[in-house]
Amino acid sequence: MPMDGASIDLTGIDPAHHAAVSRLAADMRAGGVRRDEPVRATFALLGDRWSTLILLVLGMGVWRHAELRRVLGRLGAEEKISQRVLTLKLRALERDGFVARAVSADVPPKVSYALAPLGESLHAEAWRLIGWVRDHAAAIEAARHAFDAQDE
Amino acid sequence: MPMDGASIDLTGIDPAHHAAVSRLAADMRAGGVRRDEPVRATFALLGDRWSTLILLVLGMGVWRHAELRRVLGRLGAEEKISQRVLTLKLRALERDGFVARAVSADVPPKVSYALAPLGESLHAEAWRLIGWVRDHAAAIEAARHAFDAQDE
DNA sequence: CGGTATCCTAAAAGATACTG
DNA sequence: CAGTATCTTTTAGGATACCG
Repeated sequence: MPMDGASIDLTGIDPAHHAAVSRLAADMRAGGVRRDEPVRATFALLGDRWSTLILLVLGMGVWRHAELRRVLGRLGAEEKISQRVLTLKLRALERDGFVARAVSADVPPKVSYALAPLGESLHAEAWRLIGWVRDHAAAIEAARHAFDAQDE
Repeated sequence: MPMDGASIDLTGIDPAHHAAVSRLAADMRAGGVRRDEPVRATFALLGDRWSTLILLVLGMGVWRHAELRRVLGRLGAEEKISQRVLTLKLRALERDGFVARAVSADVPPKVSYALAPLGESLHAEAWRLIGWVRDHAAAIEAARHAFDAQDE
């Protein structure tokens, strides 16, 4: 499988995007790339085990803390999120303007969470990613088996 | 800021998407949600510090291992990725069909990495996410300041 | 130069118990 | 029920050294 710069498959990448990418690539190779804030920010935002998942579920309506915790536990991975961590993540998401938190006047007070407008917007992106994986799950599975079968 | 089910801002969410989300939400609340494979798979795939970033850079061409490491170090966060981890992540991405690895016949052999077709496709999604964050960085920043300023 | 083996640390997350 | 305070565990990732 010979590889050279000219042989890259750019299927599905639109030209404007490709141009932007190429420019950045050139900068990178030249060593002149400044720490690109959006890139770093993106991964600081979503680089943990739960944040995107929380955003995803909150995108489905208004949730009480406990209810949200139960659902995340079922969705997430094998594990459940701990009460502490859920509170932590919600705080962080609220701080960044993604999540809205409302406390009722009841005794004991009821606390509800939903997406703030900024969160709604990001939610669409997250959902797209889920869609992509759903659509390509079979291909990924196949690649995995092929890789495991023979030693390259 | 009162919140009830009817008041959610669904700006920018298309109706079909919204319907799908609502159905899933209903399942969730009913407790009947099976562990939704695509969702979990997505986060297993991209839920770490480097994979998406690696995908992003690989989308810009063909890279040697060392060169890739340098660039990632500049882009990533403050830190550089260790040689071990880069190899680990590249292996995993190769296994899933995202990355192609080529070894030349030279002595010593040169190893090059690029995106496989499946990776090209995912790359577009990753890039979109970067774009989203770039476009909303100011809003996030503002929310953060507002949150920090007064104690809610 | 790319890869691997070892060891080690730091950060994230879990468990538990307690408060209003 | 939501939140917080401790304490402990896990583990992903870093440092280092060595091999082909």
